[in-house]
Amino acid sequence: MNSQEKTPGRPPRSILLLDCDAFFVQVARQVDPEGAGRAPYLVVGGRGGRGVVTSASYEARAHGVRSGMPMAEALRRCPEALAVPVPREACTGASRAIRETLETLSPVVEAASIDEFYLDLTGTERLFGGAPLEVTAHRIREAVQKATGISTSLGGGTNRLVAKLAAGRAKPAGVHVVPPGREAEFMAAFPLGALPGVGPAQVALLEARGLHSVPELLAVEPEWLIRWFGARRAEWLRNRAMGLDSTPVTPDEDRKSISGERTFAADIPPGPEGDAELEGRLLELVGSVGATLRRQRLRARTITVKIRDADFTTHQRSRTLEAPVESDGAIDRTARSLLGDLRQRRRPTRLLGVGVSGLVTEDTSEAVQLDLLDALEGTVPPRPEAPAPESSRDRTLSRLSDDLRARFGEGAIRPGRILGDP
DNA sequence: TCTGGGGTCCTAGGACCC
DNA sequence: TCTGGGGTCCTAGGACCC
Repeated sequence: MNSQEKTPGRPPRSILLLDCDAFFVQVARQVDPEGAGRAPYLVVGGRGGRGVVTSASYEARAHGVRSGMPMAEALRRCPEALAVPVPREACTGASRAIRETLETLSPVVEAASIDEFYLDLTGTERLFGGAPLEVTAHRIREAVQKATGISTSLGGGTNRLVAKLAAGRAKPAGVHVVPPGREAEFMAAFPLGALPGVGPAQVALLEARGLHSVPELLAVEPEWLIRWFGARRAEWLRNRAMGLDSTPVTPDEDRKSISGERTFAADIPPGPEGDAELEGRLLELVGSVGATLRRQRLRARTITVKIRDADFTTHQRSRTLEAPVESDGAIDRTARSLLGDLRQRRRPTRLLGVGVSGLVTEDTSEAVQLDLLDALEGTVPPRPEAPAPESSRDRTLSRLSDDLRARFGEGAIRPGRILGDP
């Protein structure tokens, strides 16, 4: 598992994590310098009744505002704060610009999220004039600041885990590098809940055993950990606590799923009117997911519908089709059938979501289409309850509406079922 | 303090096949 | 059939991250 660090002869890796300081806040200020740019107390997130904070300025954080907090609570804690929505497109653009800058400086760049990037600089010392990792990190920080105007913090170490925790130590606008061999010492200061991958549920289990900090965990006999948490989890926990992590930094992999979801301003009650309303919302979500799917030249085999009840319990139903699909029509038919299944429970609905997974590229999916033809010809009988497969009319309709939207804007076509569709 | 929206990964059970 | 075991796919739920 952790052979990387232990293998003799292999030099320690040089890993950096670049993390943007209050990313959404910085971008909101760039987008609106006169308004958001002048508000020290700034909160970015969903406004309206049920929104939460996506990011808060450091000044607002000093008043106890945290991301994930309901917006109403944030404004109670910091009444003088200005609340603005997330500038989605500007954030995507800023993220892309940061990545492009990093790619000129590091051979391997992995985007861990919209505002976090891992760099593996192992073996590149000569490129940076033999400078220590810490000096290189400062140079990268300045380069990103200059190219994009975004302030970042960098953590460094011999692996991703240590780099990540070090970046937290570096914030804001700083650099913190843990030298090789000092990982265990560095880790000793952290509570277990600070370890990436240890969330509230794990913390509760650990605290039930009296374990709160890294040294406390390491003092426990490994056999006990195995008995309590199972072999896999126990080994994972001990490695984390010791600051060991052999996960490589890899350039970005393909997307595995695409989804969209919506929390309603008011819960949608059970009954025919609510069902009709939900089907309308479903079609909107299908439209946006479908458009993303086609823009990326992908098709999907599995459709998932998710519902959150008024009491916040969440249920999902999914179905995997014989052949991958790309059209709103085919996705919507399956999604509607799944939604009908979920609505059997007859509870008020707070949230509705649609996702597609089992993604394949258009060309890979042609082979599967041939299988479908076999199925239709009777070699393999299709499941009787399966919705009609995607027709060429479905595809043409979706590509046509993509075209119209591209030319005349998002409002050019309203989601609605076409006459004659089931 | 009533809790967004976009993802990834893991687990566990059942179906199905050899 | 008093019936084993492993591999793979699918589904539902949950933990976690930003």
